[in-house]
Amino acid sequence: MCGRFRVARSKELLEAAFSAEDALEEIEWTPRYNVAPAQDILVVRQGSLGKVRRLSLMRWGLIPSWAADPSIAFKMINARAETIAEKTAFKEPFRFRRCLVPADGFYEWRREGKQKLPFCFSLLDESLFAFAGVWERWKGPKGISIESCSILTTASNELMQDVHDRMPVILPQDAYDRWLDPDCVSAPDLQPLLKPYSASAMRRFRVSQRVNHVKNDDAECAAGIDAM
DNA sequence: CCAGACGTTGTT
DNA sequence: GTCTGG
DNA sequence: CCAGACGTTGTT
DNA sequence: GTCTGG
Repeated sequence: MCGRFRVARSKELLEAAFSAEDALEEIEWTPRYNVAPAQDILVVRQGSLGKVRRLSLMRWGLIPSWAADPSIAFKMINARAETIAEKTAFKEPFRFRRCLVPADGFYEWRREGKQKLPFCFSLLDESLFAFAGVWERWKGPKGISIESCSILTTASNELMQDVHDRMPVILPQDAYDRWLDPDCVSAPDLQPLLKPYSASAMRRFRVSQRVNHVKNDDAECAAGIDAM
């Protein structure tokens, strides 16, 4: 699965990499090394008109539009790619509200007794990539409106197997257009994009247990340590 | 028709 | 809101 | 995901 | 054990 990740890049760099604009120039963003559920994260969406891509901040953990209160989001940080087209909470977001979630690494833990040992997974060249995401808008009382999102998961590849049997869906660049196209509403056209990323294009390394604590959000979280 | 669920992961 | 179960 | 809290009443 | 907060 995916419950913590890294986006250690500036907003300007993300805008350039995804040809996405923060149209209103109102997003405040600093490079992040330890992003956790319920926090605001950057996503890339695309409109029908002119296919313009925009950068937005939204809460990680999807709140279905019909939810009585936002607490359900704690269980909705991921969506299974295999069933996303059928599940009530994700069906509509999957058809009509897909997004990219920029990242440059993610963390997974291996339990050893009482210890939780974190690994960082990234691309071989440490380049930027994108998780497949879906989003939703929730309207609460008093005119409160919250946009939130989930990151899709799939079976893990060989590199991850002994840490976890699930991994986030990483989209290759040539899949961005179709995933973001609001005019594509066909599950059979989309589902093939949702497969485990090539293990040979990724690397993994142990990181400090500092990353376990959400409040630690600095480069040290992503620094490799020798232990395997 | 109404009532009730609607989710994932990991662990047992 | 929408779907499933009864 | 992990860490940390997890309760009520009445009084100040 | 289970839920919430980050």
